[in-house]
Amino acid sequence: MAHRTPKLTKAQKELIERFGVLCEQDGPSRALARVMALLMVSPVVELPFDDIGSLLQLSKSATSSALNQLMALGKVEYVTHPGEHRRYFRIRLSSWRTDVLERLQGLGAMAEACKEVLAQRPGSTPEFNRNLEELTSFFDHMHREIPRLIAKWEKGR
Amino acid sequence: MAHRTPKLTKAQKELIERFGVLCEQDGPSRALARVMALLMVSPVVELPFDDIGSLLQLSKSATSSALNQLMALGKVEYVTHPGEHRRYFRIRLSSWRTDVLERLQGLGAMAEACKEVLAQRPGSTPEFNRNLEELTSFFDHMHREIPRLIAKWEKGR
DNA sequence: CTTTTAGTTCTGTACTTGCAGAACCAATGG
DNA sequence: CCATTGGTTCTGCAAGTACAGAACTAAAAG
Repeated sequence: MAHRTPKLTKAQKELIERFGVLCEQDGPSRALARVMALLMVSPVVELPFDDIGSLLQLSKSATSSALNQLMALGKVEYVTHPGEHRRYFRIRLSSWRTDVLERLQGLGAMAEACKEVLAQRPGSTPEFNRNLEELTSFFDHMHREIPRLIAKWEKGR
Repeated sequence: MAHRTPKLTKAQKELIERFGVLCEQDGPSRALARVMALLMVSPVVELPFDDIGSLLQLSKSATSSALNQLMALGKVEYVTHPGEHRRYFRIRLSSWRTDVLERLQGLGAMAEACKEVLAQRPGSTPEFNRNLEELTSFFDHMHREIPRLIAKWEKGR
């Protein structure tokens, strides 16, 4: 099963860049984001180290650390093929779902912190306290309801 | 109406630091996050420039740029008092809600981008395409349903 | 007009990050 | 055994940020 480096069209390259920028918005740096984008767009879904580096014009060190960081984040995994030494990297689409979930876990932490702040606030600022209570209840509500939303989606398929 | 710089207890100072770290998680830098935290925790809800700087031990330049950035982000606003020159800064709790909303607007963008990727994928990777469709539908679902969730919360109060 | 108040802006520095390039290393092939 | 493949790790530099400190400014007070 010989591997051939995929050729990317102009449109695909451009899509990779745009998707990369989008990913970059929520955290990972340029190189990481572009690696993810490549693994989304490439017609071949499993790419070896060299192809990733050369298609994105990254040095070996950049490629290596990008892939390792992405694996540490659970964004990317690799597979091997019988009789072949090297690894083939591919994106873990499933991680997006758990990511969103974790992100919303953060809302819970925010709610807790707000409660703590509320607990020690003086009564001398009733309007502020009311607003803060409202906000806290908002965080709480979202944090409680979103798992249901996900469950609903899972049932719908 | 003379202003007195509020005294903060040890517990409050510590709470400010912890809340600051929490805020820091989702974007703004140390100084910004601590200013927000201070404006949450301080028993006096409106603080002038100097108090913010001195309570947090920030230089004037750091205080100035922090406040300006926070105002640009809509996180903080100021009010003035009749016969007083200086501004009193306070946190805009309401911005949190719109923030969460915007964040989830991002899910919509992600869904769109995924659709674009899907549209140009070859049929030769059916499993990947299926997973990507599933993910896209997840983003779409969340993006559609979350406004309802908010509406539901608003009705419940 | 001079001084004070309430900030802003500018300059410089220390720290952090993102990568390239080269050296390095471990496993396989000849 | 030596060479090649498939990476990793180590410098090192370029760029970006986060501030402190000092100089500056506009408005009000004296």
